[in-house]
Formats: sequence, structure tokens, C-alpha cells
Amino acid sequence: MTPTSRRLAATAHAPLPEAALSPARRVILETALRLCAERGYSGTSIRDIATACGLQGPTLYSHYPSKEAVLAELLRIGHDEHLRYVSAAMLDCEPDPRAQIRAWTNAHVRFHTDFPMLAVVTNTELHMLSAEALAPILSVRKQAEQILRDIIERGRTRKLFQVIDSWLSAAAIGGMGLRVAFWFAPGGSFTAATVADTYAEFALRLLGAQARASS
Amino acid sequence: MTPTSRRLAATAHAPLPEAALSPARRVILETALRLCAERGYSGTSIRDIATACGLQGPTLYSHYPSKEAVLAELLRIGHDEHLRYVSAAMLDCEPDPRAQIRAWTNAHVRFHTDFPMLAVVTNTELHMLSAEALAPILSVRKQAEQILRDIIERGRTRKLFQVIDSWLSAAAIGGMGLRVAFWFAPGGSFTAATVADTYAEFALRLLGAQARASS
DNA sequence: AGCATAGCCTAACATCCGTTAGCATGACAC
DNA sequence: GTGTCATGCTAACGGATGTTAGGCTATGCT
Repeated sequence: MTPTSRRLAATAHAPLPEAALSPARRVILETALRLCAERGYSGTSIRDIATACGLQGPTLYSHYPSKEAVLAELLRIGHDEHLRYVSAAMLDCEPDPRAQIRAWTNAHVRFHTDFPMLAVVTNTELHMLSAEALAPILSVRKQAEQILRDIIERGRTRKLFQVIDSWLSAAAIGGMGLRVAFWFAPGGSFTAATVADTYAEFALRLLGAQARASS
Repeated sequence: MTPTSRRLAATAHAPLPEAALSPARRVILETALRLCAERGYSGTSIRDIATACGLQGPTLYSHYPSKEAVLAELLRIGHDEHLRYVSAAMLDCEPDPRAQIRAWTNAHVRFHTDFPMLAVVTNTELHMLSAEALAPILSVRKQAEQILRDIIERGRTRKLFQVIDSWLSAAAIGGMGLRVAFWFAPGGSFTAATVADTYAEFALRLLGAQARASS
């Protein structure tokens, strides 16, 4: 009855990015993240999370008002960090759309290799949130997507890319990066840098980039 | 508390492929599929499935021995159908690796557009199965992956592709197709054929295919 | 007519769920 | 020393969970 297989290859390593969190909340979030990544949100009970923290079940309610609030904060941190990765990559990048595609994809993939658990939960349990909790998170998600689409459009109008379809290209680049979180494990066959660089090259090829931008 | 958003864009349309199933089992499986696609396996109870079929909860046990057995049959059908799509595409395809990549990717994507619910559940709830139920399903999954990797290797050795990395290429092609099931909806901006053909072209570009195979 | 069988039902079990209420403890400010 | 507050605890609530047991009814074969 208990699932015996794991949903991710990665084990716990820096499961959460640095964020302004009380120590107690950080422990709770990291524990909830680990359990939800393995069993899913519905399959993880408040008592599971608490006892894995060395607490009694109801004690968790002195830190979070509800189970949903725990998930909401996890997903918020995940999306914020993803947007931070992507935005930071844009900031120290030449204005060449080819370099920007490389930077965006590299940051996107690096987020999924650096925080595989967070990425898996973020993309698997989003629909468990109520509409009010979901809205601000979806807005963050759309910002990161919009950056990618803007780059593609700039590259297309400058005839640097031979784009088949902007929307489908963005979906494909995003989707292939997303999946990395499920199989990547540090210490495995590939380093995070290798995966990120390779996927960045995939993205350029997929867009029909004419020549390599500065490596 | 109840999730308000949907995990897929698609609504029910031919949720299950034709398979040798008693009518009662078919109704149960299709209902379970629809509910699990929206709420997840853990979030769907045996009584939810039964009452949505017009039955009482325990009645379902005269058709399936356990809740896990329902999920296991769904995932088996999903993986079988995916492999059937891919295998059939290989059969009426020229031996040119470029045409084969096109055919494989087209079939892969078409599976995800034709059965989005099945694809989502298949890829989201796999880890809920016990090891015994999981093993035969994983073996089917690996067969489809192996076909893709074999094509890539053949194209590489014949210098038709400029492959950066075989394994990562296969992971990227598979991953971008996987994600289609989450956003595709019939009647939306794209037809299934357009998405499948575009992704097939993406796959060829990603592999560095030298020239277009027969379209 | 008699009987098997398939399909459905209700009742019930033990356990788990998210959550609330109310109390104990220990650190720290005045 | 006394009050305050954060942080933990146990007990308990109403309801949902997967599953089992046992019985009813209608169809169809002999």
C-alpha cells in the first residue's frame, strides 16, 4: 500500500533555497517538501510532517494556520526562486537573443537540478491550491514564461532564429527543462553544468539559431 | 480545501483507448481516470469513483480487488497504448533515421494529445504503485525509450545527426512531448497534427539532423 | 420449478484525516 | 516575583478512508 518507488532520483541536498524563514518554519517546510516530493501532497498528512520534525501533529498549527498554507509557501518559494534564477541570468547577459536563450535555458535547467524536490512539488501539486492561493503564484510563473517568449520574438524579428512557432517553441523548451528534475541526481552520470549547457544548446537548435552566440 | 483548478486543459474525450474490457470495468476505469487526473490518486477515494459511476462504494470491490488494482490497470493501459503508438509508427516508416525520429516523436506527441488524461495520470501517479505492480509497467516504458535511443544511435553512426549527447537528447525529446498532455486541449489554438509535426521538427533540429528527411 | 450466478446493496470495522480546545513549560521583561 | 509570550503537549471532534461481511434481487440455464 505504501509506495515503494521514489518519484525523483535526487535525495535531499539543500532542498530549500535561502529565504527569510524562522528556523522552525524552515525545518517544517523542508520536511514537508521531502515527504510531498515522495508521496504527494494528498498522500502526506499533517501528522507525518510533524512527527518527521520531532513534533506532535497539532503543534504544527502554531507555525502554520493550515495544511494548505504549508504547501502554498513551498510553491511560492519555488516559483520565486525560479523567477530569480531566470531574472538574474538575464541581468548579466549580453543583449544578443542567442546569448539570452542560452542564459534563460541554463538558468531554467539549473533551477531544476539545484532544487529537484522543490521543482517536482511545484509542478505536480500546483492544482491542489485554492484559487486565492494560486493566483499570485501563477502570476510569478507567467513572468518567467513571458521572458522566454520575449527573447524568442526578438530573435525572430532580427532573423537570428528560424522559429517554427513561438508558443510551441517556448512550451518545448520549458517542458524539456521541467522534466530534468525527475531524473537528475547529483553524483549521477551528468553534472548540473553539463545538463544545463546541453539543454541550452538544444534550445538554440530548436529555435533554428543561425550561428553560435558567444559561448 | 477542494482544489479549484484543473491539472489538465483537456476535458473528457475518448479518455481510454479501445481495450478488451468488460463494460462495467470500462466505466469504472474511465471515471477513475477522470477523477485521478483532476485530484490525483491519493485525493480520489474509492467512494468518489463508485458514486460517480452510480454505484455504492463497496460495490467496486466486486470488479477490482483493491484501489491499487484500478490504478495499476490504468497505468498498464496507458503504457501499452504508448508503446503501441510508437511501435506502429516504426512499422510503416522508411528505414531512414531522420524519418524514424519524425515518426517516433509524432507518435509520442500524438499519444499525449489523444489521451491527455491517461498520459497525465500515467506520468504523475506511477510512484504510487507497489514494486510488484510497477515492474511490468516500467519494462514497457523502457521499451519505448529504447526504440528512441536506438534510432538516435543509428543516425549518429551514419553521420546523419550531430548528436551532443544521446541520453540527454532522448530525455529532452521525451520530456518536451510529455508536457504536451498538460496544456493541450482539442479545439484550442493548435491541432494535434500541428503540435505533433512541429515537435517532430524540434526533435530533428535538436539532434542536429543534416537535411530534412522525406516529409 | 429449481438453482446457480452476477451484480448490487447496507452495515460495519479499524484507522486515519485536518483541525480545535485547553493546558503545561520555560525564557524573558518589569 | 510576577506576568507575558512563544512553543510544546494531550485529548478530542466530526468525518473520510480502504476494506470486509453478509444479504438481496434479477437473470438465465437445466
